[in-house]
Amino acid sequence: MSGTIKVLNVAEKPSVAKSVSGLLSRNQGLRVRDGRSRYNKIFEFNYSIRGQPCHMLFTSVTGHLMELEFEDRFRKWHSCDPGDLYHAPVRKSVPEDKLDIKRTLEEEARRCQWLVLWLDCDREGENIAFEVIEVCRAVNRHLTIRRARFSALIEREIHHATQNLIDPNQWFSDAVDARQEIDLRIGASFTRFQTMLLRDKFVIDSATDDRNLVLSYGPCQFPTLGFVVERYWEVQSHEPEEFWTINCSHKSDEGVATFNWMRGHLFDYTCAVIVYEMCVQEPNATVSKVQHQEKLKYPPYPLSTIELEKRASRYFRMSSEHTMKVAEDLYQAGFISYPRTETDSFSSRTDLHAIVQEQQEHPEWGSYAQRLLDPETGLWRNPGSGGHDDKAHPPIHPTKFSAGEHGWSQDHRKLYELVVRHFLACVSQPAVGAETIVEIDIAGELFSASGRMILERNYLDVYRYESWGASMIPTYTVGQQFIPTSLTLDTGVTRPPPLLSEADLLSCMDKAGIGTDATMHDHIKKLLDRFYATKDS
DNA sequence: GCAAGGTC
Repeated sequence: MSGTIKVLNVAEKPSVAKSVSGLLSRNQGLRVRDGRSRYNKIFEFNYSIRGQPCHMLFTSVTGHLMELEFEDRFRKWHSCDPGDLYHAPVRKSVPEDKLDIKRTLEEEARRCQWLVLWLDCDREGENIAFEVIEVCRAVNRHLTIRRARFSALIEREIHHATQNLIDPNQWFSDAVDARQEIDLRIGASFTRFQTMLLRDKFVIDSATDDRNLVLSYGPCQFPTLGFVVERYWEVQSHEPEEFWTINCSHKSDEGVATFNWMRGHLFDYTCAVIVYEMCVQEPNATVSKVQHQEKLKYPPYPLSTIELEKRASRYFRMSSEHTMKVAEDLYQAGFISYPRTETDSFSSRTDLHAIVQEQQEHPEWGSYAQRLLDPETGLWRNPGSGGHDDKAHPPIHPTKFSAGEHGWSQDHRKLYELVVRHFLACVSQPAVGAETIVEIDIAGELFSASGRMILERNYLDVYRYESWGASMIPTYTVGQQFIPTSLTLDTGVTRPPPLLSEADLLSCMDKAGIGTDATMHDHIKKLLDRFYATKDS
């Protein structure tokens, strides 16, 4: 008969160690104690894995435990030719600021028989798992090593993962080792090379000491800069072109309708004049089509990291880097869920009503939350799905009510408000509009005008960042004839596209797969820090 | 003085 065995469990971050411990122990007999590191607590409880009684110790790392570096003699910039960095020896080791976590792992691993790895189920997580294995095995050769595979912090799934442990996957981890080595060698060698070659070729118009100027290169920052430059070139090379268009308006007792030429515009002046003359000679307009249709404007999908960054940039002009810093504060204080997530759909197990209920007392959006919960209003709608799921975190949503805290800056308030309003919008009905499109025929040329009436605002009532304009046009019937109030030949000039906005840049990076949701803002900030690009108001 | 990834 085997007695109780001691199992060391390690998660990628403190929050996961805490939730998994809570779920497995059902908060019965759960104890917490400090480890060597301030943030990484150790949870203890009893559990049974496939009939085997276990004393569980549950702690965490904070992301990667180790870093890849060149050996000392290659660290100084002038110690070698940059080209030597492609074959200079590298080694992986635990940096100074992670030594306390390493010590905790060593101390606990010595006393345990099993090591169970609870790192995120992605490549980086697999690699961190092997870092933890290396540290623990060095002090305890006899450890039995297993991996928990889980994709959500839900009781049923966590129990299942514990009862069905698997082997860690060396191949996934090796892929990350290769990525790290390639990034380091290319980044370091090319940064040194081009900095030493080119630093005197630039005059940086800035108060900063340009002796510290570094012309870095990296496989994320460089393509990111590429998007900015590409757009800049497009703007520079734009040659304005003149075009002509025919505009028509009609004023009646009910108001004014503005009709747009369905050809859009012509670049050939002669053609435009000929068509215009035809219309002027025979200006009688006949209504050829009247179309009424109901249009829905849908609320946004549940909030992912990239969407949060894009919207904070558009609505508040907040940089993505600052947004993530503020979001991290709100997360740490328990007001919003984990802010680094690709997921934009809620699991059917999430208690969405409970999240709305919490917000009922808020002076500004509380009454909207109450309307949502009242079935009579019919305002509730199960949220849509954006089609992404990182299988680790839910979309960003409020986790605790607040009407504003003392330590909060304006930006903390704005971001919390955005997360709450976005969530309330997600579970609301779309806005409903009645659109009318009227087409007329003047001398064989077609023109159209449209109007919109808002029938129900629904989610727009809470999501004040979006608007849907209403415009009235007079009533027309098919076959009706009238003489336009004005019929003009107007000219315009093509304009270059605007410079890239931060929200556009995030979209470009997202589409091209540059960086991860947790690092995109870093790459953008790097371009600014390096004076590669600047941001205007 | 260098990369990008993880997270606090």
